[in-house]
Amino acid sequence: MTTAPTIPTLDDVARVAGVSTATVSRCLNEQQKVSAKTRERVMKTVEELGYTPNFNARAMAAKRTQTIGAIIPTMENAIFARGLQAFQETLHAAGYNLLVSSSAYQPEMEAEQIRALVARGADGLLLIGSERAQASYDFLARRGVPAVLAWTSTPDAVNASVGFDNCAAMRMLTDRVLAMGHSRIAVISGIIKGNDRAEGRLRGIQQSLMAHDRNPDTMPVIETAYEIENGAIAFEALMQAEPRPTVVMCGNDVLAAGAINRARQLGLHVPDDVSITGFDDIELASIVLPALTTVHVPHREMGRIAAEELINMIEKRNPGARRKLEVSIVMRDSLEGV
Amino acid sequence: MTTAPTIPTLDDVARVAGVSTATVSRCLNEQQKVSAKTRERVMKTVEELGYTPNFNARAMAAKRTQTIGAIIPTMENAIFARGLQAFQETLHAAGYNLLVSSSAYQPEMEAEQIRALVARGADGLLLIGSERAQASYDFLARRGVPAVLAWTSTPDAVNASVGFDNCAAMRMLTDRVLAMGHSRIAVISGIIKGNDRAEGRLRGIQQSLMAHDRNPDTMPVIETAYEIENGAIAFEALMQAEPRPTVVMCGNDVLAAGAINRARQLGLHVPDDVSITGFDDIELASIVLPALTTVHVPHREMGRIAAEELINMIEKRNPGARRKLEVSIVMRDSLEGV
DNA sequence: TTGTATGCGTTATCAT
DNA sequence: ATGATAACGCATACAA
Repeated sequence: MTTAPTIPTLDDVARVAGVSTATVSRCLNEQQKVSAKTRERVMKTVEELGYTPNFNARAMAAKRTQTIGAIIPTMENAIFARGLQAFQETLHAAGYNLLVSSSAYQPEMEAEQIRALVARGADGLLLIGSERAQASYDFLARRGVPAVLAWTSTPDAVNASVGFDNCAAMRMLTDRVLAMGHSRIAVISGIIKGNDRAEGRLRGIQQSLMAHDRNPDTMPVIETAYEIENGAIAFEALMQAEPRPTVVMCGNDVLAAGAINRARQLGLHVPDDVSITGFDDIELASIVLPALTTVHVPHREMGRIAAEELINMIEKRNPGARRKLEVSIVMRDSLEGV
Repeated sequence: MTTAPTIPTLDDVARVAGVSTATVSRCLNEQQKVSAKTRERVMKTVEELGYTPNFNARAMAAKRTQTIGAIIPTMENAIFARGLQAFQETLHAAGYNLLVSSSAYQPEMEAEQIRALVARGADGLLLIGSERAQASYDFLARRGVPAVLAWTSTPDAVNASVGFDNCAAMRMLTDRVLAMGHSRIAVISGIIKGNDRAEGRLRGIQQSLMAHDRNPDTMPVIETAYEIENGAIAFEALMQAEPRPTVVMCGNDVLAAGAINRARQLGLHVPDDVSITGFDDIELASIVLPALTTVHVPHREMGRIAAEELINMIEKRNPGARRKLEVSIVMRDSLEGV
């Protein structure tokens, strides 16, 4: 004979402890509003019965969930992991929980997940980048759910954001590359559609070229999804050109790692035969050989600030600011002068 | 003048469409039980009002959430990312959503998250490994929430599981290492307490040694958290021994990557001066130089099967099986004979 | 300090 | 095919 699994409720606790449900609720939420003696008794029965508050019921009654939702493009590479970790640590310290979902870089899926997280009662949202359907912003505004946009800097947007200027960062790196005497730049970019970070990075290269009286239109560019193997394939394709590029600038470190690997397979020496640059400065950048010259992004700081900003918006009901972080160039071995 | 954000409910839709809430609910959930004409009218008002069902209310009334929870030790490295991706794809295809949280390898935090996910109404749980407090298993049993244990094989456990025999896998690799003539094995292991995978892997090495009439007790072992830098530090420490180890076997690829990097910094050539092995066969394993000899784990398959198993347990109410997967040794350049 | 009573937005049962 | 209504488990305004 097995007894049917009986899930204890507030009522059960109240009955056993000989108090009202309100008192039990107060013991759990506002301890100071109940006498030490009854609190002790109540907590003991909570323990005995193995009572766990039903989250959904609590959310309905309180209209708050202490839950933040985050939608990132992917968990499959480390770009967002570190920032998200800091984000979640900061939230946790403030008594919030984090719900993460990934959109696989698909805008429709992101839109769907925004609705799902709001439907679950998320008090606020962390989104990556600024490029999405206006309908999503309208939806959030209508529901009164604050959101902060990370990994991007959007001077023109009305939303709170924490990030950096992808375009300026890549322009800075390109300036360095040009100053080192490189004449033929080729680019492996992430998919630009729906991704303002990728777009900004490519634009940065183009701007630098124009500022140096070079024509950006003749520059070879391959657009491909952020995966190592894609970086390798694109690199090999770019290397068919005659004359060869002197440097291949990549939209992120993952693509650059693929490029470096393929270079070795092709018998090309980096940086003597060709230089390669990345973006993000994830751990991978210092593991590949030669180590990657890249743009360092303060991921953890970004996550922390995003959390602080979001909590402020939720609790103080303020509109949220646009916080811009500084990035820096990390010179390693994959780039040298010609 | 801004109008207060009015969140449309089922009632609102019902009123505007001129039907009862029951009918609206049926339109959303059991379309066949409502006439085509009213359905059309209802769906139109749903659209117009921008109605989204309240998840928490739905969960309370229906006592099902179509949500699965997963608790992984970390998102910071790629070990679990790929398996989780496949897990979630399979779930999605079956109409389930996935909630992920990470325990940072802390047992108490995992216990807390189990309660949190169950409190949120998760229909089932994915957990990593089998080593946790009995109280957690009791809790799940009492609540009637099915769980499948992944990344582990637990012949003695009563729980459903999908995984491989960590011990046997490492024993197999060690057999290979010994057959290649290695005489002095050193080990960089993950933290063993609370981690049956790490424990099994170390035990596998010891078993192989004993089977070859070697004394496992004299083997140098450093236990450290699964981070690249820790692998580097441990490697350097192990290399102080006189005579030096001929091979350093690592508990996973991340530790091995750190070891390989430090070897280069120390001016040691891998594998001529010392061999290094990993475990998991994540992408990193083929990126480091020399590429890593390691144990290939079918992460995606594991995720997919775990999802199938869990859905079965939920929908068919069957107890769940123990599925064991095969692993294989991947010979690359970081290991050679002496 | 404690208790009573209402409402949160659904689903599901039972009528009609 | 559709409607009325009772749960679901909790927080909270209001009373005592």
